[in-house]
Amino acid sequence: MPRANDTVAALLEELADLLAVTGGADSFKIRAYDKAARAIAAYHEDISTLDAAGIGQIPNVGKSMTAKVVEYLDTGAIRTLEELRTRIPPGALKLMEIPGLGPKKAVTLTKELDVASVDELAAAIEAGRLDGLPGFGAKTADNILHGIELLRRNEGRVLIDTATAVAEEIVTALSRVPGCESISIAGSLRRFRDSIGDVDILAAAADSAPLMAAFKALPIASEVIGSGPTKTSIRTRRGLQVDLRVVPIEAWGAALQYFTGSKAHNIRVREIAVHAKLKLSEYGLFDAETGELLVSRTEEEVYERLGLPWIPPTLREDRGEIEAALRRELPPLITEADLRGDLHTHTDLTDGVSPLEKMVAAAIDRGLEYYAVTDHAPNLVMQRMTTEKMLAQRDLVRSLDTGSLTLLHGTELNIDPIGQVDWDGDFLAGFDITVASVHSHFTLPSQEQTQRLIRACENAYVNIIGHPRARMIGRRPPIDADWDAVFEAAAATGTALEVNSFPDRMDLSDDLILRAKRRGVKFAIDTDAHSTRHMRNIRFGIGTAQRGWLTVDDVINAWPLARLRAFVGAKRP
DNA sequence: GGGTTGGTACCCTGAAACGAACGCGTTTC
Repeated sequence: MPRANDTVAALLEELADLLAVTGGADSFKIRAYDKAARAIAAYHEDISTLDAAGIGQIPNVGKSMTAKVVEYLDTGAIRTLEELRTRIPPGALKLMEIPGLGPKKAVTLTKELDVASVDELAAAIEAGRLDGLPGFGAKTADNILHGIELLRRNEGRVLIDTATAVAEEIVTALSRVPGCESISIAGSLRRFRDSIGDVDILAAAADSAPLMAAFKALPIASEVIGSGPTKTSIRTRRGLQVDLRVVPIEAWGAALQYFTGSKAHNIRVREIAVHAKLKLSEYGLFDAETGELLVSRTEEEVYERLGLPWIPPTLREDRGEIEAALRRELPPLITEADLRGDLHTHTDLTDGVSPLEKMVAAAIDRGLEYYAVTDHAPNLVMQRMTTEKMLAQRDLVRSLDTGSLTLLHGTELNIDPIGQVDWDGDFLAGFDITVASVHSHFTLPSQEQTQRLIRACENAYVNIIGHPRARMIGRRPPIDADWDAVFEAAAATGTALEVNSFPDRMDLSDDLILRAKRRGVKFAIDTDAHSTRHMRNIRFGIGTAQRGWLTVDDVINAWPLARLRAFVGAKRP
């Protein structure tokens, strides 16, 4: 089951959205709901284990919020929310999911055009029904259609953390079913793709019936799409399809290999089998002539019989891994255990929700050797950072006794449209390390975007370019730039590029990591954590880095601190 | 609505980009 924290946070967010739509609340009240939702989602304790006093301890959760949380825990619903839902035009919230469409326009559209879904709105615009509607010109119509296209491109796909949570819940539940001999996540989720269309789960049992029955009876299953002895598909309440396949344990390896994919990788592996007069299927590796089963028990056996070492799932995309495997030159991929530090994190001094001490304690729990605090710099005005606050934080960072963990004081700078950052060199020299990121001007022409990133790389005090593509999966496309030119500048100047682990960023993406690595770029795999809860996201960054073939030598925060300091020092005058 | 400060009053991202409309509302970071 999802944590009650996540459920309640979603309800409070919905409340905030509904308040925005009705216009029945001032902006501060709306923001109060948003802030409370974020704080509850990020809170380290499970709220269902807390009493009212405990819930009231959560930052930004006061009397009114506590009452609503308690009401939900007691009754499973929040009356205020239920009432609001009945007063809002149906579909208005759905329309707000379109990037570029806020509460005001969404309400106007539902009322004036009588549309209740994204599809109906698209049809209405195509039919010219927007013409003459005050506040909606030709350009707005275009923008809405473009937003709808963005939304549809990601339709049916979910972020990797959502898919992971669903998959792990199901694996845990089914592994307890009597007769379940083995169970694993397969498919694109096992390969750590950055968005997931459906979840594939493979189990082994002599009799599949109990597993299939348990799967269909899961609380998370809102619809059974199809069901048979080898495969059952369900849909979750949120519309995510989950497929369960059950095979005999003897076929486990062949089946896991087959259902992990990718399709392109499997085609290449099968070609190798055919050339060797073998036949590979989800049931095993067979002699093509006699039909005799050769191996099928483990993935390692299957690959080995084909003359290949076991290939990590994150590499299985037919991007050269077969050739590398044949040459026995698969890269020693970086793992979470290799990371010695995190170089991009926030605290509640800016938009984080956990205080410095809590973040540091969580870093120690992760077993890190060093940890950079990189709160936002002043030019991102909404964060209300000042030079004085930054210096005060530095004093605090320097004064904390953290045992074996070395704290680094850093900042996340803002790259302005021409590539400048918040402070001059004299002040920047006081930081141990800096990240610089694009937070605005996402639609500049490619040439300007390229120049701005190159200029940021050329800054002697910029060590890491944070989330370089600045995309938000499903909400904002990546910025347009000549990436090869950026990679050359990063490599030449000794500037690392970030692999941001946040599930909606996953930035750089695997394809660009591969390209950048070929040009000699170094990387930093960071959480960008705004809460202690976000530390776990590092696994998604690691998965992405593996998909980009990264090894310890490529990743500056997998290096000993002395080597990292030398990397920073080499760039400075 | 939450939080701080002072004991009830006050503050809380602010600004840029964009487009529709010509001074302004909406959306986004």
